[in-house]
Amino acid sequence: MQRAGLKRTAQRDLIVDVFLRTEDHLSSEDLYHLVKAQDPTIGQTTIYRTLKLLTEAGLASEVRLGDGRTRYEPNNKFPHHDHMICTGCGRTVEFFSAEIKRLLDGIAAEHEYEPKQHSLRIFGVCADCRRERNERAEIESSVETHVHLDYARAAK
Amino acid sequence: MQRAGLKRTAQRDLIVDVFLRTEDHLSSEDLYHLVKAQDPTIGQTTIYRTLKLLTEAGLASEVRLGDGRTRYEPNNKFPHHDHMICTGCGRTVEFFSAEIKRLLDGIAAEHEYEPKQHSLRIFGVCADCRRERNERAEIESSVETHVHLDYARAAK
DNA sequence: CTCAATGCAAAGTATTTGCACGCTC
DNA sequence: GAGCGTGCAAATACTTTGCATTGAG
Repeated sequence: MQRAGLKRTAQRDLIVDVFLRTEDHLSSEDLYHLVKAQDPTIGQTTIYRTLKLLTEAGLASEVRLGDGRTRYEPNNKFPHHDHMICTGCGRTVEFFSAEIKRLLDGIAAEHEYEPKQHSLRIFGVCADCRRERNERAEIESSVETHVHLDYARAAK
Repeated sequence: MQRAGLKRTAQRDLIVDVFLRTEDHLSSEDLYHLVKAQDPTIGQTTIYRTLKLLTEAGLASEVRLGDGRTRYEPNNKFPHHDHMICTGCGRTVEFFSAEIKRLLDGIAAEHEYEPKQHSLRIFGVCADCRRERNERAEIESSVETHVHLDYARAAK
């Protein structure tokens, strides 16, 4: 599986095993905690190094969702997809559009670039967060109204 | 120009002036050096803070080109565009596709997201770097050939 | 037995924050 | 004059690196 001059160790087995099972976009730290639950002696560094190796080997992909950290997803599930990220709750939707891919390849060809990879993220507000936002706006505006009523004269 | 409770200072004037003139994607540090050339007393922190303000005010956009740092571009030139980045030399091509935008909006609508922004980057190898890479490959293969010829027997 | 892998601590990098002072408004 | 803006140093957050030890091949 990862034979390319690489050694197989108990740590790597465990990390890869845990990692490939996940559906989420794990940060190195997330994975560290998950793995540590099964082997408390594991070190952060090993996780970082293993994720890097997996990425280089094409088994994992780096994903940046907007918080500072690098997240990873296993490549064994879907071949490629992009992400739509809710800026309210962080929820992500994965999507793939062959049509977009085609357009991107066209753009690359136009400028004589050999496309290797792309990163496409849509940032927006999901339905739930929109609803929540509207509710909050209602509450706030009613509060403001009260304030105006109570202190309008005092303010002047 | 930046009246929204913000004060106008000599530092901000200078930073904004230098920044809006540039065509490049400047990192905070890049801009720091450029500004420092004209006012050696300026501090890094002020650059960070001003770029953040400009971004919040919609006058600048953050761009991540793949090296660790956050880069910025003025918004006064082109309304919106995406980037294609050469992984060899870092050269970038800016492009915009209304068709892609349309597709993205469709995807967002499909999942009931209200799209706010997107980030689209194509990573690839530009024509120059491809040429250079090929030339290097030729040299290396000829070197290898020599080695084989000279040491083939010794190696066995 | 050799050299890659590990874990710890320390170092790096990029950015942010606390704070005293100075300058706009 | 009040409070935002500035510059410095220190703090933070994430990731990488140096090094001695362990373990796989």
